[in-house]
Amino acid sequence: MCDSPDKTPIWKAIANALRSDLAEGHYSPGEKLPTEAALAARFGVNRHTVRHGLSALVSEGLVRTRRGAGAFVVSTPADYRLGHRVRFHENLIDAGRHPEKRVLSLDTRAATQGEARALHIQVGDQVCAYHGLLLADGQPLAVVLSVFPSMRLSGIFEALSATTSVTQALRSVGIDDYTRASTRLTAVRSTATQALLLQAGEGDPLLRSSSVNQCANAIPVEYGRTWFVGDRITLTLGET
Amino acid sequence: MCDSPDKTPIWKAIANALRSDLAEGHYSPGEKLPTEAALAARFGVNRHTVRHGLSALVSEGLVRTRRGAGAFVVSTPADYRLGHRVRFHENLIDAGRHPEKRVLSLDTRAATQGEARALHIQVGDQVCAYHGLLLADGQPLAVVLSVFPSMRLSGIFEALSATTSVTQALRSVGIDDYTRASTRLTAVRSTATQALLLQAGEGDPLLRSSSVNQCANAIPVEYGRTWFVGDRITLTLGET
DNA sequence: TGATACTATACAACTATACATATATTACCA
DNA sequence: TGGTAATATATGTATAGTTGTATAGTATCA
Repeated sequence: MCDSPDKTPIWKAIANALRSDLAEGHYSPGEKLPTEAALAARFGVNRHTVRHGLSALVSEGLVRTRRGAGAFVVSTPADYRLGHRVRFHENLIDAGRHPEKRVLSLDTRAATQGEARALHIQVGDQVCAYHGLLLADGQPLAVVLSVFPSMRLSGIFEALSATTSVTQALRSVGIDDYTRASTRLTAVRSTATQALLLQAGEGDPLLRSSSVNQCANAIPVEYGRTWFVGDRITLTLGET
Repeated sequence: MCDSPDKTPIWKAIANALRSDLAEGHYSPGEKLPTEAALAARFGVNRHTVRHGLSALVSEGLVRTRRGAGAFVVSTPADYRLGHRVRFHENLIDAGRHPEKRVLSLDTRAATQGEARALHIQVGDQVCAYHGLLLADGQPLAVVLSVFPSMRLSGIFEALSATTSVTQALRSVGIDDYTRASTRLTAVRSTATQALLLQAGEGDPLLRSSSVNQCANAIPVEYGRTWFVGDRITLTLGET
């Protein structure tokens, strides 16, 4: 007969559907979700099954319920603009969110092959590697691995130690402005470590971005790889 | 006991008994069969033997079971005409069924690449996206994702908010008539979410239709994607 | 001996229903 | 107008019933 090896429980399917509704911006923060009864009717299931799904969203912190009142959106996935100029803090503040960066590690080491190619340097040249966590409203949004060519940007290590702002660190080593030279996007499944840092489930889909930022005279100054939690972000392409 | 030398297994005898009950019209479409426990008692057998018999009817498409709810008699497949003029309500009423549309979401967003190509607009142009559920006699028949070019049809969002009829909504923004420009059909397996909405099994085959409707002067006004439940529909091609 | 058909039991997942309790809305009255 | 009570609405909780699934056991037959 028809083998269905991986059957998704109904409550999980409901949670997924609602989560993607949130991710697509159908509801804004503070807005009231449909009542449990309405959702039950919409999905054609029992109210308790809806409750099970909702409780998953509640424990993820996306939704809060108030007895007698309803279920309300706590936070929607952030809208993140990808364009010629990409600034993490600006982007999130524009979206009405409170951005935060947390340093996981910062060290100087030799460039790998991929990093060397991206930054137009030699394999083995010294790079300053920044490993950090991006948060929005206290919730982990992405892990980022950023490498800077040390030789080209003398003093970058100290600059990054002093501030979490890439813009500011680059400015203090003489790069007043930088623009996005290239961005590549793919979807991957999270590793156990990433899941832990991002407070997401192991294997949850992540949006992986590899990008190169360059200074005014088209010299690469940063090669960054960012893993966004799929549910918590919507990337917007194009200029604004 | 009844050790008759005829080698029909008990479960098959049960299936036959139920099948002839259905054939004789003891149960009408949508009606709930007795519970497995009741049937087991009636036939004097174990519940699993009844289940074996029922599963045969399910795989024949005569019966559909819902966990926790029971086993229900399925209705006959609806006949759906695909031609130059396709109208959901008209089609089903002609087939003697009671049509119904349910809005799942309605919003305005930027067009994706495929949508832009279908509607002859630019990627990023605003479209009005309608996500809905089509039902026949109360049973889910298809999920539909319909996008309309907002710029070309000013006021379409409000029009769709006011009515579930595409024909009527288009008329209220100045499109008095529209015809089917193209239709493409493929078969896909249902996702968990689709299965949930359609009250079908995850992975069940769906008939996926992508179509473009155009107004009198051959300008695209709607790009729709519809996922029909395979065994609840029969598509009929050709002109009226 | 092994395969097949059925039985027996237990538990998980979902449904159905009822009721308690918190909140929002409305009606009414001073 | 403002306050209060009544009503409706919505979530929280409890209980029982039904289907789905897994495991193990028994009888029969080739």
